[in-house]
Amino acid sequence: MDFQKEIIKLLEKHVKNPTLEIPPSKELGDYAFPCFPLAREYKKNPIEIAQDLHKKIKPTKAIEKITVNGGYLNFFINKELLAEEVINQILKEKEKYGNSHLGKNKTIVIDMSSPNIAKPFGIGHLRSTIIGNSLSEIHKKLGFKTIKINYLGDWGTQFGKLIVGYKKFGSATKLKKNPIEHLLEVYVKANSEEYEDEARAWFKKLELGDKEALKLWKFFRELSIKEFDKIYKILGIKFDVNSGESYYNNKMQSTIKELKTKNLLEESEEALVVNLEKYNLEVCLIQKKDGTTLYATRDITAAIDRYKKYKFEKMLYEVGSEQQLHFKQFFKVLELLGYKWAKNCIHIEHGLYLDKEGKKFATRKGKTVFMEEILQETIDLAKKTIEKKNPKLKNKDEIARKIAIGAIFFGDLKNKRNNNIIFDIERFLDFEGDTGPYLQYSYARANSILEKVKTKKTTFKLKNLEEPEIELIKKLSAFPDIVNQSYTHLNPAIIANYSTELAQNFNEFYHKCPVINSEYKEQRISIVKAFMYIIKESLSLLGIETVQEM
RNA sequence: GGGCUUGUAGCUCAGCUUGGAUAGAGCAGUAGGUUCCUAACCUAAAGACCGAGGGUUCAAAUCCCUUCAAGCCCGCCA
Repeated sequence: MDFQKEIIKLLEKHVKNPTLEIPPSKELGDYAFPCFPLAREYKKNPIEIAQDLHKKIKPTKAIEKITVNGGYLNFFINKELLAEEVINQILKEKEKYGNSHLGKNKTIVIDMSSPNIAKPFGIGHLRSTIIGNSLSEIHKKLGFKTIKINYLGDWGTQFGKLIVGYKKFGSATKLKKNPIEHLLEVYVKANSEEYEDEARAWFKKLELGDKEALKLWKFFRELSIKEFDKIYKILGIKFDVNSGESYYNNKMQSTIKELKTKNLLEESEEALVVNLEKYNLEVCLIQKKDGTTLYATRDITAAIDRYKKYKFEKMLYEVGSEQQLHFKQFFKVLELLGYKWAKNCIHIEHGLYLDKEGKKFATRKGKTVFMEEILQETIDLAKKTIEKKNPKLKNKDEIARKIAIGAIFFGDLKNKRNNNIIFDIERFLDFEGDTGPYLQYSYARANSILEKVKTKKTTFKLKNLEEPEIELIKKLSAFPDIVNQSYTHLNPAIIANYSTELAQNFNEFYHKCPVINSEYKEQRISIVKAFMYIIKESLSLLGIETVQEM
């Protein structure tokens, strides 16, 4: 039973294309039809129109009551009917509630995380990882096949700098002990004008396959990947493809050739560029004057290769908004090359994490925050909180990890993507209110009820519902629509905000509607169960794990 | 100078796509709640001229124009 459709059907007999709204407060009704737009057409005031409609439209089994309030026609639905249908459907479909076949046989490629080799795993890459992962989960729920690609920044002039730095200032023992920190240290030292020419020369050697350069590069790359894997393990994130810019090194000449054949390339200040000035996109640099390539070249090559491989419906690049121009440029170049699928490449931008002064973090200056330290600090605090609140809990370490990760993921995903976020460790460490742990706690509470009472019933009649129960059930019924919205807008925050509201509804229910010692025990258990499926599924769409106890 | 993003309560944010009734949360602060399923919780009151100014409309936080402020980007980095 779709109540909204039912109301629209009733209205359609009298009005063309009616659209419904949700009234601002539940006392006013469950759905409302504003009559103001009809006023001009009918040359009547909206209140009269509403009164006329009210006389013509009679309540049904599903629509219990219809009232007029100013220019609005307000509809009250049959709550028990809604409750019964929603609860029984959720209990039948379980975590599959809200699934669809929208994406059947369609592939979505997600370019995400993509940290730079030999640099610390930055906070910006954390955002990319979290958002990209959630977008993948949302698409999967709607039936898409998703391919998460971790596209490492493992090629480019920076490796020339790194090699110079390591040869001049490096130490094998320091490297072994603390690889990323040491690589960062030598990189910072070499990152000055003094060594620029030398660095470029080394990168050129690398592109040409010089043995020494390749050996060092490989070594740095492996060390970095090992460090990154530690972080991904804590985050609980896996990729479908581990790739990197270096993978396209031997394919780039063919891209350049293709650009030449299609007459897109021109020489400018000894470099090769695609001029995009008539699209207001400046120029896109393809080859430097020393003959080496740039990241636009590599991204174009990678996109073409990925389309060949995956025939994707869409390719999402989860990368910070500071790279917007770059993406606009190389999408345009793909379009100019004649690739129709270029319009299906989407830059999912996110804002920056800024430092406390509201400035961009810069690795150059060396004031880097190390991701592992942040994660560990959050986990430690979660554990301390557990010791205080629930000292007898088993598996404290694993639960502390899940809580800490939940706090970090949720803290990121509840924000609109393009906002900048001031990086403040205190904010990550807050486990109260609108946070991941609040949601996990709600789940654990629900679970604890179920552990104390069992029921064999699988379908339920729901009677004499109280206000908090109705509100909770209405919220549960909104879940499929929420998933669709977050898909349409490519925005996990919609699910994050929904999760908070859902948990708030549950906690109110929890306080006002006792389950175990109640004559409505059976039906309330069914509500608790349904809540658990949906909150767990919501969190899982955000990449957050639930815990049975905390 | 050009392009993009942001500006809503003391603080952090949602709502803007698709205009609609009293602008929603969380934190902090105030007043309450635990012989009862986990108080990482709940309840109540308080807190907002939605950056400013104009316009469109029966109706604007939401659409359009102007303006101010902050952030990011603008050729050989990624």
